[in-house]
Amino acid sequence: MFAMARAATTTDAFNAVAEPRRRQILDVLAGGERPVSELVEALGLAQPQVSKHLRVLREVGAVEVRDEGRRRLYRLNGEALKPIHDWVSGFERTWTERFGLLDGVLEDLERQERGAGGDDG
Amino acid sequence: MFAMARAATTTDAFNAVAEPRRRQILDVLAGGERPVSELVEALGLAQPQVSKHLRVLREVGAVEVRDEGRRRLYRLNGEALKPIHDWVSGFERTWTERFGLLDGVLEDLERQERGAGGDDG
DNA sequence: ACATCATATTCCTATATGGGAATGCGTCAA
DNA sequence: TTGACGCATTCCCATATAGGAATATGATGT
Repeated sequence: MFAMARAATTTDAFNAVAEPRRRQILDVLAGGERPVSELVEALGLAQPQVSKHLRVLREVGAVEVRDEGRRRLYRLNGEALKPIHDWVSGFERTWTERFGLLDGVLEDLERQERGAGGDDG
Repeated sequence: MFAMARAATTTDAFNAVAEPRRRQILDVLAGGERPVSELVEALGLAQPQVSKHLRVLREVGAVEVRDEGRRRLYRLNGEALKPIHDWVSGFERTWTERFGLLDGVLEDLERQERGAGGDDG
């Protein structure tokens, strides 16, 4: 009954930013509050699609809205991206040369332990 | 003719890690090289699905393989995640208190400029 | 050659999008 | 009130998965 082809995009920030356009929107909003029309212009996308992307970003908390007359001003809420930052940061050492060397050593050790008699406690 | 419902998952790291299971795989591999069987056990997922996820991760360069007898040892290649780290890092200031304050000021300034006579250049 | 283990691939299916087009709706100007 | 403007929502459709099941491929042991 349940197939769940893919986690709903609205589920978490990871999925939300998997879409290039949405990242682009956040990039623009990093420059400050913007009405939808400006985002439409900046992205060169149709207005409805932009609104739809904004909705997804809103649902994961990456953006917030404020009504101003007939316009809606969107602004970034970067904190919603923190989980992503926290997660990838855990891998930062692997591409940082200095730590990369250390990791090499650690992995060698680990390999030896798993290979030899590494079934302690 | 072209609908392109969503960028192919194999396109970039962002899409690859949008899937929780794949993040989990990378987390396990962060502990060192592992044969598929161990990943299957660690994830509690069927073997074919794990192999499929590994394929995606391979295609974006997040993991590399090494044949050892009838087993295939996968290892992490964190460098493929650097683009993600670079991108989110650009937003780090927005949730870091110290910078958050500064951003507030900058945004106020920006709002004023755009509000007043900001159509120069 | 044959059985078995470890993985990868293929087929099938329900579901989740993303864009395009049309439409709904609240706000502001006359 | 009427009309235009700014945005959100809905309908439609092609496409991309993710998982389940079955099968193919490769290496190892006897």
